[in-house]
Amino acid sequence: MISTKWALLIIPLLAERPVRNNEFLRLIDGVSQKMLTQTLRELERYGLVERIDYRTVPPHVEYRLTPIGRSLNLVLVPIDDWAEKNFPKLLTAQQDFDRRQESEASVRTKPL
Amino acid sequence: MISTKWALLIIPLLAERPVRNNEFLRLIDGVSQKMLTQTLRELERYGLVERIDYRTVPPHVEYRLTPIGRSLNLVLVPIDDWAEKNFPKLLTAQQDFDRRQESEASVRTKPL
DNA sequence: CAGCATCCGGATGGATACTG
DNA sequence: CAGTATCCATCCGGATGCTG
Repeated sequence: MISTKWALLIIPLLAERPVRNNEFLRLIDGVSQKMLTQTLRELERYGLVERIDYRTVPPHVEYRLTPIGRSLNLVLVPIDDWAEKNFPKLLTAQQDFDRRQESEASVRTKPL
Repeated sequence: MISTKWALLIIPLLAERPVRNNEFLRLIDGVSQKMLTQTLRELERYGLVERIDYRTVPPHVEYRLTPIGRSLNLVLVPIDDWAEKNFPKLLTAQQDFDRRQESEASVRTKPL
């Protein structure tokens, strides 16, 4: 359920405050309208997010975390912290790994 | 990084003990050899998982968590707990949601 | 046993145009 | 503003066959 590209970005945002459709599009880099709606519907479906339509013109819709959604966010916070803390390590590990792969590739490519 | 279909299933398994390729295939329902290798390589790439090749015949390869991987698992445990605890709620929420969708659909379909 | 290479259908997701 | 609908290229991932 959270093993999806955008859910882990949406939920922490909603933990701060209610967010509107266009705000998401601005705040989450790279998400398309389609994927945003799809993910929000999914989260709504599981009762994690509540969609509030003020039925005004022009439309005003906001999304909030439900109590269950909030309880999920609580266990997600440590992951954010972990990610922030370990990001540099992950990056260098990745670069090292890729460098190793490259050198092996060149061995296979130029066996002379 | 963990927003991928199999990573969240692989890591907790490795937290228990080292696991071999075929064990994964047996223990993780639905994973294919291709996806398993792909995910393991990815985790290895970030330095979360270590691949140990005993260089025997027949081959014996095992995967372990690195210290960083272990620290990640630590923050993942609460998610597992959360999931187990809230699964019933999520399920009924989902069913309710789907039922609501259905009734709305029938309104749109037969407007007489 | 571990895992790579290839093929291939179906799902995914972006772009665009449109609606209330 | 908040979406839906459609089109369509891309990618994902399963199945199969093969290798050391």
